[in-house]
Amino acid sequence: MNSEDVSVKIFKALGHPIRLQIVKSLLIESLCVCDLNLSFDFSQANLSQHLKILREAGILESKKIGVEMHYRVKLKGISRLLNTMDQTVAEYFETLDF
Amino acid sequence: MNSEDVSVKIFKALGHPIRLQIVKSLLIESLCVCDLNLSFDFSQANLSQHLKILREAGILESKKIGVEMHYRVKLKGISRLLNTMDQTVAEYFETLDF
DNA sequence: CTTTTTTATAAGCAATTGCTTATAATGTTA
DNA sequence: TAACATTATAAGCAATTGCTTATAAAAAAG
Repeated sequence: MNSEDVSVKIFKALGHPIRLQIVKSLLIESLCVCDLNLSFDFSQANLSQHLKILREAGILESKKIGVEMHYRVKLKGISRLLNTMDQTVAEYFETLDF
Repeated sequence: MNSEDVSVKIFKALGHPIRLQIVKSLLIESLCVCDLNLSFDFSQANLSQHLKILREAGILESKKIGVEMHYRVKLKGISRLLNTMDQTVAEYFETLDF
C-alpha cells in the first residue's frame, strides 16, 4: 500500500461522525470498549465494527486486559491532524457567503 | 451545520483517491475542467461529479470564464491539512510491525 | 443559424457502507 | 462447572456511493 492509499484510508476512517467521536475520546484518554459503550449511545456491535475500521486504518491499537479490550490512539500525528482540521473548519465558517 | 459535521464532510471528500488527486493538482495550480480532463484518465462526467462533491464540501470554488469553468482550492487550510497527513503517513510506515 | 466545445446533470446499476439482530468466543465469578 | 460479562463476528438489509451512458445547457466559432 502506497502513501496515497494510506492517506485515503485514514481520511475515510475519520469521515464518519461516530468514528470521529471515538477518536476524539481516545485522544483524551485510553478506554476499554465497555467504557466507550457507556459514554456513547451506539450498539455494542456497531461500536466494535467502527473500532475495527479505525484499527485497520492504523489509527488505533488495542490490548487485551482480562476480559476487557483497551483501545488507544496509535498514530500521534492524528492529534495534529485534528487540530489542523479544526483550524480549517474555522476558516470554512469565515469564508461562508452570507 | 456544526463543526463536527463540517470536519466529517471534509474528511469524507478527501477520502477518495480521485478526489485527493484532484485537490493535490489544484494546490499546484488552478485549472479548468478541460485541463483536468487532459491530465487525468477519468470520464468527464465522473470528474464533474467529484468536483461537485469537493465544491459542496467547501474545499474548491469555481469561476466561469467563457465556456471554461476554472477551479481552485478555496480553503487555504487544506494545504496544511495535507502536509500534516503526509507526516502522519510517514509515522504510519515507521510504526508498521514487520 | 448551425456546429462545436465545454461542462453539468440525470438515470440506471453494481459495489460498498452502516446498521440491527443473533451468535460465538474468551475470561471471570459464583 | 454454570452463569455472567465483555468483545468480536456473521448474516441480512436498506441506504449510499461511484461509475457509465446519455442528454442538456451555455458560450464560441464557422
